[in-house]
Amino acid sequence: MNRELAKKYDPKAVENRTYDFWLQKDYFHARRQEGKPTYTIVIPPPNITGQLHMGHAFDNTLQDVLIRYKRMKGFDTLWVPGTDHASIATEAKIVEALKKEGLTKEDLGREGFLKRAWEWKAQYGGRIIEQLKKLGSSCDWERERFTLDEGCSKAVREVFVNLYNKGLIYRGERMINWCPHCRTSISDVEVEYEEQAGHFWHLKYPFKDGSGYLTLATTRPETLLGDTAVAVNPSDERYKDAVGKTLILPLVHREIPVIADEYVEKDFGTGVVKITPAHDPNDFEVGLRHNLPVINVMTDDAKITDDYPRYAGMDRYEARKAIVKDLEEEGALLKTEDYSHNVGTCQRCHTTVEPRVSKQWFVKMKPLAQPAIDAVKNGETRFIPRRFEKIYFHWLENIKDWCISRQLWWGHRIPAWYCDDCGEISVSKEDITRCAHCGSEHIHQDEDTLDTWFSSALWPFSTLGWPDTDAPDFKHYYPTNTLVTGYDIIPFWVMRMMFSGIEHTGRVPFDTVLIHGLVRDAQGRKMSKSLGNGIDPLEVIDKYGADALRFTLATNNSPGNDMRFSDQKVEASRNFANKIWNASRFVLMNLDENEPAPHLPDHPALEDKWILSQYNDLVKSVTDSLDSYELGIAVQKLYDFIWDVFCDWYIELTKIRLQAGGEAAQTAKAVLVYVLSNTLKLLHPFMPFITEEIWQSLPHEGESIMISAFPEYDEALSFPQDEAEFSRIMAAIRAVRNRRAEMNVPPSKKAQLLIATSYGDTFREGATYFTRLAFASDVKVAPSFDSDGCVSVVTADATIYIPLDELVDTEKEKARLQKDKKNTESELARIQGKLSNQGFLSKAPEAVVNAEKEKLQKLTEKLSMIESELQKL
RNA sequence: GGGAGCAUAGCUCAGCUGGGAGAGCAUCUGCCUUACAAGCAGAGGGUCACAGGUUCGAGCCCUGUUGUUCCCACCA
Repeated sequence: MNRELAKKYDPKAVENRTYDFWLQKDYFHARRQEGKPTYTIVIPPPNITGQLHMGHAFDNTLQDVLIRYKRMKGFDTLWVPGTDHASIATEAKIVEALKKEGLTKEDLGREGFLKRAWEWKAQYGGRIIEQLKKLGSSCDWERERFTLDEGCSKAVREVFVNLYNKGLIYRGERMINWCPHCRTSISDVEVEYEEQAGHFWHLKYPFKDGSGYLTLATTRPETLLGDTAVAVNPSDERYKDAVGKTLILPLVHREIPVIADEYVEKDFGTGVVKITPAHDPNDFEVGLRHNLPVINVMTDDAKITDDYPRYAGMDRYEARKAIVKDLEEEGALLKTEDYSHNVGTCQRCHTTVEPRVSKQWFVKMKPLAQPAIDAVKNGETRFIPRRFEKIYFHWLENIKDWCISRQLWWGHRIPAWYCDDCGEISVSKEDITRCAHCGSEHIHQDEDTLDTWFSSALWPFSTLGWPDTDAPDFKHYYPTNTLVTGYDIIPFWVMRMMFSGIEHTGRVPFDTVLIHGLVRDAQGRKMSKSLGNGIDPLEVIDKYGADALRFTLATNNSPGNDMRFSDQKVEASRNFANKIWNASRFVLMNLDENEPAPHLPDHPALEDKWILSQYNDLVKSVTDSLDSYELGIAVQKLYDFIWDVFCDWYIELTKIRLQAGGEAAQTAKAVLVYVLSNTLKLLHPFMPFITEEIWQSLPHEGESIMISAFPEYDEALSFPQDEAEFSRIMAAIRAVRNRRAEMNVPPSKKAQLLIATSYGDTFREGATYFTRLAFASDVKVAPSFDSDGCVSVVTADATIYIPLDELVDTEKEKARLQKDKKNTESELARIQGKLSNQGFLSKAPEAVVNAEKEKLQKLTEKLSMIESELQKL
């Protein structure tokens, strides 16, 4: 037993050793125990491109708190870890790396590129896992998964084929968001809108018959090349005659019709809109309604196509300049205005997205969305806090079909084959060599891969062995219980897991979604690479310890709210860890070698019953808070109890008996060890390392705190009357300290205390407390005292005289007592007012009324004591 | 345009189903009291954004206003 603990807690000396110990004991491994309730969490898989950032640290701290708590509570717990292949992000990183070598991905070819990608995964995929371990995460590492591993790939194929066969996956030519930098389509949720300064160019489109022109405005003149109509509102009187006429498109000199469509707002601009079906989602819809041609004018990298030789090869913005200039020369430009508007950008690279008509694969969302809405409406899955359900509903109720194909190589290749002979598509769970329709061997697989989120959506069940519905883990641990994630991920992931789980397994994937906010910097800004204000969790761990970081993240916030992170906060947490460490040193120092595990004494002292009762309440409130996912409250209660109640009061109180020795000391030791070791258990989910380290040093049963039983509320430890009695003494001690501090009496100057009280027994029993905690040289208790030359302190239960004659200033004393009197009187008046209110007496709960009556009595007594003191002066 | 959050001590934030406002940090005072100066004992500091309402009673519930942040939609 190591009882020589260092004076300061050194996390570095503890954390790696402790984590290795847990690993070696295999405590994180889930064993599918029969007869135990299960509790399962699947990790939000971090990208293999990433490093652990503060958001991960936050998210995983919460998960680890929950999983450790449930494990100690006796659940068969499983926390599935893993990483995400992050197709677009990883591919971009590799392309970037290749560029430095002067290579493109085409140079390597698909196979060569994928080889590189897997090498990347091998190199970096493990890094973030190691970082999670530093945090103390108790994941079942034997079950670590990867979204592109064999099992996940099998699940992806299964889902794709099933949805295709049900008609819920289709291929079609639609308007999609195209990122010219990433050179792939992206889904609607991957578009981020940014306010950008731009221009409004007013253009003149002449009628073919020479009868004048229409004026319209555009923010994107370069798309004029693809205009196939001009539209006005059908009810717009100004343009009634124009509808049906033909215009000559400037520069291009193509003939285009004037059409009428409700989409056009009469009151905006001139009420005339140019229609470019190939490059604007609204225009595309208009085009469909009016059967307009779709003319694509741009290449994959947003350059003008060869169809327009004058602009061919220019990118969008060059072409814009050139076209504006040409329009001006042609006399078609009327004016240019400054204009600020929202522009869609790629979530990954922030390049302006080019809306584009393209042949892609889609998931039909409406039929999938409804059951996912219903599942939350009927409570099968609930969000914490509840308000995020509204966001979830809003997304699902307004959902459009999900574009799932990506023009990337790193990812799940779409399991569809095209027949060169019959032209049909064959979709298959296994790779095929023949067309399913005509049997031809002249087939080729779709070149595209699936959106990363397509595989993430299956994560809660693909990681448990699905599509094999007999897979032991799937049968035992699915559905999972709590999903912990940030509110920004709801549309990308939570929603998609929900409809996928319901559609493919027939059950919701989890019963609770615990939503947390973002970790911001000390100024409240989002941590980002470009701002350079990110704080590396590993550096924080290195400086302050993992427990301090975890504690900081678990406290200081409430569910769903953002939090600011600062070193100051971690310092406070570190100090708390040190406080626990030193309190434990004190306890250990008082224990003898090889002392048997203390058991609760038969005859606890008053202060023992007080601390046990307080501890017992703590068990209840910590348990209740954890059960309702109020982690911040649970941890705050622990902090208050350990620091204020246990350290500042109880430990100080035990010193009296410990110094006296004998039977009384044995009793104190037993209670100290009992309360400390059980409190450590309550704290363990939050601060696993330090609690394990101390627990191992204390007398204990079992081999680790992390597999010990979480304390239970015990009626036998509840001593409400002793608590009340002890609080009289506490109040008196505080009052004496307060008086002495006011008079600047140093602790070294001891003084006699004369306690005049009607609670003689209580104060006589507690007399020794005053010597230690209130600097008393001697304590006398009696119903009253002759108090000449004394300073007096009045509490609700006693008047205490301190013979500090030489320090007494009668005038100050008077003023002080007058102030105290005034306060007491006003408080009394308030209570009297309340108690003379008929409404209060008849409608307020009895307990509340009684409490007020009790207060009234106490204050009345106090007032008379103050008055008698005043008289003496 | 629609929706949501936030507004509480100088700063950062708690405050669960309504019953006399708390913490950490900062400030001030006194203490190296033999677990801890990463500490101990005290103190000061808040018309809980504003205006109404419900209630015996409102930081908490309702309505409105203001400020602020975020999400969604987007008029070309």
